[in-house]
Amino acid sequence: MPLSPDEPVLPAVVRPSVQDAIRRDIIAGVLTPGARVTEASLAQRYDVSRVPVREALRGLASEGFIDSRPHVGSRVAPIPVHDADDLFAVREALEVATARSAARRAAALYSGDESPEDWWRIRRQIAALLDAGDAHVAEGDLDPLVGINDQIHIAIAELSGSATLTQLLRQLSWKIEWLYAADMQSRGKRLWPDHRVIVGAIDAGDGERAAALMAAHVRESRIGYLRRYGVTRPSSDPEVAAAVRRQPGGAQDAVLPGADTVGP
Amino acid sequence: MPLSPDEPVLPAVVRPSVQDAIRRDIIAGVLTPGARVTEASLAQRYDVSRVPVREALRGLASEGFIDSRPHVGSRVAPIPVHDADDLFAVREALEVATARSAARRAAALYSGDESPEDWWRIRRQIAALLDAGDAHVAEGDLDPLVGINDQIHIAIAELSGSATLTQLLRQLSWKIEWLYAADMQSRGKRLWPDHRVIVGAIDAGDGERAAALMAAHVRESRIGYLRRYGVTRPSSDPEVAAAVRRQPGGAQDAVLPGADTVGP
DNA sequence: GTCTGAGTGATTGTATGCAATCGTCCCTCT
DNA sequence: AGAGGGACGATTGCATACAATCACTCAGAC
Repeated sequence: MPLSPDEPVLPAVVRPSVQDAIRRDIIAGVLTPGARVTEASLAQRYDVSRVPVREALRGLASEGFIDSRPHVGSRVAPIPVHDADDLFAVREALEVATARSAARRAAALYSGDESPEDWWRIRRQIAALLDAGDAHVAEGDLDPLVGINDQIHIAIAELSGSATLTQLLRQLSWKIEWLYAADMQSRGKRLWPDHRVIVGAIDAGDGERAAALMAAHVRESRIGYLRRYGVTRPSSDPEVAAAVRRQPGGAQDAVLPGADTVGP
Repeated sequence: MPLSPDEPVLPAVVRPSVQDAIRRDIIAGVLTPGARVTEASLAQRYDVSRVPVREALRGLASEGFIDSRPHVGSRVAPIPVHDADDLFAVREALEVATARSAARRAAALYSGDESPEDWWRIRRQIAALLDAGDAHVAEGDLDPLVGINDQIHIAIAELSGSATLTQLLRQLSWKIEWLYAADMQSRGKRLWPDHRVIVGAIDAGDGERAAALMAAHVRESRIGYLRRYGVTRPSSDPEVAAAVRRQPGGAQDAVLPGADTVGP
């Protein structure tokens, strides 16, 4: 987190940290769908008692990251790949609403009707995020843009002054982030074995085959990138453009295989 | 709850009941926005320890019904009256998605591709809800229709097979129910003093004034009803129809005054 | 008179302990 | 050999206990 210089300092409480940490691990794929998560193991892992872990798990269950059955235990929920399109549609409705409300509030602010104390803080935060994004673009370092992008959208929601919409959008963003990460992982998993095959073709001295394999490999990676981060205009290669158009959602149906225990 | 005859019986756990009970009290207006809710008082009220109450409060906070500050306490959140339109817009996007997915799943079912075990259970549930609604309509007892309506929409979401969308829709429905209830309450509050004035006019023997007051009173109630439950076609009275059209949202900006403690 | 400061009561955050429940293994019976 | 049943281990659900923090009050100084 590159900013928040003057956030109101809240007392140190463990539960939100635990909840965030578990959510991060789920989104990052450290905890894979279907993995059993026991309160005791998580408590040991984060060096706290079971109580904050319990509450964190409850929260994550209500966010949809954890499936929990009474007296049985909790597992990481399956990735909602089927809902990808729907989640995007709902997010669109949400973002339209927050943007409109934020603009209306800005207009009311300029006309002097109201001046909430949070407004300028969030506004400064957005400015900082924009600057940070520009800096990364200038350096050609595009990876952080995804996160910054999400943060800006959340900040706009906060600017709208609607806690309800902000809350919903935040939950939705986490889910979509999860989808992206899972897509990236499974894509990487699918692309990885190619390397050995390509090297094998090189070893065998089959130049044409190695070239064809490498071409397919790079092309799939390119299509995946375009699908993931969007395109301002269709790819110059008509075949790639068609492939990108073919599955706009980007997430396939595969669910990552889940280990049954939490690794130490 | 008039149905769910063959639901899978889950072991008795206190926390969900507590959470539902508190949410019900908030929506029903027993706990008004701004009211302080301490864990101890709620624990005493529902005769459980603080732990399930804590977890219920956490859940309600993530649902947006409770505002909680560390080491300070929890209060009932303000009613999101400003977000009414936005919430309806988001719900529309959600319901469109669930209906489409449910229909697609039905098509896949009929073509024999898959036959999930839950499908028929939920389908029977919807049938029962429709029958119950018809029965109430036949008896002219329209009050329960609001709840049945919500249940049908949730059931359709469950039919879509998407836990994510169902969860979001459920949260949104609770919020909208809250808005309706608050609107009804404040409307009732506004209409109530009329009675005394009308009776006063009657006592004074001012027939014309009593008639005019009663006409205004009944008319406002009628407009409120039409605004709340919608109209299939514009009201026959053009003036009423215009008034109904005037504020389609229905919820005004007033926030119910909150008592500072939970009554015994 | 107003402001600063410590003290106190109340409330939450976390830890630990115990009972209830579930899944599973193994034994027994058919 | 397969099915049914009982006991055990593991895990969660809840209650209680203690520590940490905050809001508020009241005394005292400027």
